Amino acid sequence: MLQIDKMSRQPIYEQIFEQIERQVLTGILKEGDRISSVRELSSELGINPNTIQKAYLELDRRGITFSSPGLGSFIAAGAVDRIKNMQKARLGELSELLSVLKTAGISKDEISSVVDSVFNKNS
Amino acid sequence: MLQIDKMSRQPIYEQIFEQIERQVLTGILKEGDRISSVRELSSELGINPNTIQKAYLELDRRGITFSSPGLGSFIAAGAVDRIKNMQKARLGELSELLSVLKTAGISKDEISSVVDSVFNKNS
Amino acid sequence: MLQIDKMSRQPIYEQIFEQIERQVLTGILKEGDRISSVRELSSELGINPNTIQKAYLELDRRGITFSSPGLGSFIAAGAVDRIKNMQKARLGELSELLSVLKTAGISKDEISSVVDSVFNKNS
Amino acid sequence: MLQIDKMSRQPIYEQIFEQIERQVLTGILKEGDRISSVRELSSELGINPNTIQKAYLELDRRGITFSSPGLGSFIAAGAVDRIKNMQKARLGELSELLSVLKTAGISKDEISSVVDSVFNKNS
DNA sequence: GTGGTCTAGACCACA
DNA sequence: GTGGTCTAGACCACA
Repeated sequence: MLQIDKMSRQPIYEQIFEQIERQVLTGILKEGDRISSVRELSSELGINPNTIQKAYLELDRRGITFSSPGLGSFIAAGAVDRIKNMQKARLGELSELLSVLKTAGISKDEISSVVDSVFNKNS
Repeated sequence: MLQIDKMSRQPIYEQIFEQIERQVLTGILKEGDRISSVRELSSELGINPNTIQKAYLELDRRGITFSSPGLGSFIAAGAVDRIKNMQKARLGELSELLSVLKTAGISKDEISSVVDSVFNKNS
Repeated sequence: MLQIDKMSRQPIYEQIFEQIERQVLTGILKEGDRISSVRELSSELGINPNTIQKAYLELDRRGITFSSPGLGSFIAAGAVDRIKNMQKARLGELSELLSVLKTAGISKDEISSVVDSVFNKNS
Repeated sequence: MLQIDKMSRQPIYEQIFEQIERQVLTGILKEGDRISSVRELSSELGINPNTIQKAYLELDRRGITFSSPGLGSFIAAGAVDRIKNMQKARLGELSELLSVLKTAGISKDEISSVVDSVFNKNS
């Protein structure tokens, strides 16, 4: 079940998109699994079907799901790897963010302690 | 002089806003300095004056500049500290980004090498 | 036995239809041969019987098969010629595709080498 | 001006999309040119703005155009090359089509005369 | 004015 | 039933 915040500045279709990606990544959804149909999710969440479809189209486009009219939408083979690869591309953001924090006067030690806390917790 | 990328997904007023902030932070603009008027910057950059105005209003709102009708806009006293404090608030983004990268299979060593490269370069 | 790709953008009924046509053309299916019943093929392929039915109706409509209620569906006399004639009609697609490739900067020599490779191989 | 066939089996947004691509390829639209706004084209063609936007989104996604809210949509730098490269990918279709025509009993000479007629005409 | 997002609801081909 | 396309029209941030 997805959590949608209609008041968020982040578009609803992006929220749906990201949460399904996260469920694939965490194993809640596995390759081959069928995800809710456009209509099902629409009535569950109280969101217009077009908005759901926009999220599903983006998932299809990225090769995370594939859709068969009449059958539904399914998690594609290799979806997990594809998501991970796209997320690795975010390594560039890290340098940029670190530069900002350095300029703001945050010490390397403070950064390191954040890195430690993220990489040493069990999850 | 500012560099505006009209093709960017980032709103133009945000680009203007951030670049002026950066110039304050790096000392190009000092407290008390006068910045270009809305009309000057508008014709220099070929950008709609309303867009410049929006960026300037946001700078005023955050206490980075103050405007005197008829005289222009000036960098406020304490602007540098105010900017640094707001940027420190971005420390929260770091944890979130690190979690994503960890999930994507990036090792703590890889992260550490990025941290080192940012904190050991002279700039 | 037919190979169905449920992920394909091509409708399943078209895949069934085309593969049976190909089997007629290559002699795997001969005039007078009985093809699997709708129910047999449906359970073999794990495909909705309505979808099989739609493919079979189209084969009947084009005079490639004929169906006798209670007996099954059979390859019609003259099926091979009928298929060949319909495929000749695709000669028009060739001009269109060649125009696109020409505009894309592909040389006549490159085209000719593809033509050679197709027409000189044994199959 | 675009020619839309509402009765066509090809989706309207694809017709719009392809015709704009063709205009870029033939030089009617040049890099940096502004194309009609969503609303303009919508009222010119009598097509719903959402349908126009879907075509424009696809153009953006392929890097053929870029859109700036408030300014409009423009032909991107390198658009022509990008279109040509995507069309070169259609070379694979050529082999497939030629195989079909060969099987249908069309001679290599007939194919060659079509190739000649396309590559020797001035356009 | 301009593109981006969203709702409400229709119709279609396909399964 | 299911996804795909389309219409009609609203509201928003941005320029």
